[in-house]
Amino acid sequence: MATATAGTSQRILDIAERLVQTRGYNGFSYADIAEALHVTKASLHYHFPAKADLGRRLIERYESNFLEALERIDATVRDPRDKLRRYAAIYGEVLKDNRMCLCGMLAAEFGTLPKPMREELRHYFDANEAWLQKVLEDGRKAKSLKFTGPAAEAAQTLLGALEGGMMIARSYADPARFKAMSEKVLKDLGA
Amino acid sequence: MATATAGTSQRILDIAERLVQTRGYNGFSYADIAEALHVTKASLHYHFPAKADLGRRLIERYESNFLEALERIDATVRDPRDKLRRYAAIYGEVLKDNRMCLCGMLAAEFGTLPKPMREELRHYFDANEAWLQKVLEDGRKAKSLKFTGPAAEAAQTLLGALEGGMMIARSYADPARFKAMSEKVLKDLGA
DNA sequence: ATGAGCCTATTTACCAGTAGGTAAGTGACT
DNA sequence: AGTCACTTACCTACTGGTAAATAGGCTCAT
Repeated sequence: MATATAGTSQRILDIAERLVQTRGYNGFSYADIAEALHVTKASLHYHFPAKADLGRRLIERYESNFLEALERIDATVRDPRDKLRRYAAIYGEVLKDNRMCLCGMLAAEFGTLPKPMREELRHYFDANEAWLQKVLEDGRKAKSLKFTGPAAEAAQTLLGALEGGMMIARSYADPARFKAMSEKVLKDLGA
Repeated sequence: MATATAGTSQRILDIAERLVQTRGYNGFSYADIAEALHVTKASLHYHFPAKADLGRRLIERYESNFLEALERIDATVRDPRDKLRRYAAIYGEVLKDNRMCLCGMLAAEFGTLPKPMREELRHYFDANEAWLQKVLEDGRKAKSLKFTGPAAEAAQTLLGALEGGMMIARSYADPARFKAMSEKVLKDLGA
């Protein structure tokens, strides 16, 4: 069957990603993926021996895609205010088909996650905060953004606000709710 | 054996509450509670026939306790800035023994929750936002708090920021992280 | 005061369904 | 001949849930 394996692995990850984002890591099973993909459970174990392996790869891929998106922002936008708007827009897009940020979802389930997933998860948040911190510092220097205290703290606060806003908006199936709050947060930063 | 049933039900709720706050609704089972309480699973079903009943009561009790705490704040504190500080302090306390806000946790799992729990959950957030909105409006009138846009929006933003900040801080097992972000958010509001 | 009947809380003993996971085999391409 | 992708056929542990039995305390007519 040639090397459709790369393709299959990706499709497994696609389905698993959607399941985690909508139902959480403890809210889906291999059987759910098998059904959606029209294969047997055993076939999934060929690609990802244990659920923890699948979970780990899920975070790795998500972070990698996310960082690419941030690089595209850096490559196409100069104004720090616009960068923040683009950043928030990514979250807004995720929410549109009623998904939660993969890593925000996993953060809630942190207490039940296998250790490799925990570490990968922290790495995702660290990378996000580092990017935000730099944008915030650049914006402050250029006097286009304003905020109190250290940029690192502002970055953590912004990330927390977006993740939390997303989570609550999802309970109301109301992306507008998230949009309003994210725009307010950006406006208060000067964007 | 008298009516120790009220006592037993409360103890079941206490243990289940801790389990949901640390592991999530899909991350614990009746067997976990039975073990912690040294009774059989069947005994739990006597008090809460289905897991959904237990979940629903859990939210009801949590909200009721929370609203009582808010009433105590209203009864003892006058300055809106102090009210917000007390409000944030509640979240900080919850986080101390590595717990997530019960309802923030359930919001993440929203997609898998039975309908009665979903409705109860939204009610909790509505009540929180209503209280915050009033405090913010009072503070703005008294010129002790300042924020842009409608108070309702500021309330939603504040709630989202605290829930999200809590969730991420838990991934680092670092309450100080939450403290820093919540103090920053309050300071930016003038508190 | 006492025993019959009732209520409450709990246990024992189940059940069907699902969880994650494995071993051995099959068929196709290289 | 070997490897890759996959299936068939299992396994054990655990899930939420139920029916029936048991034990103690309460009430009330005799």
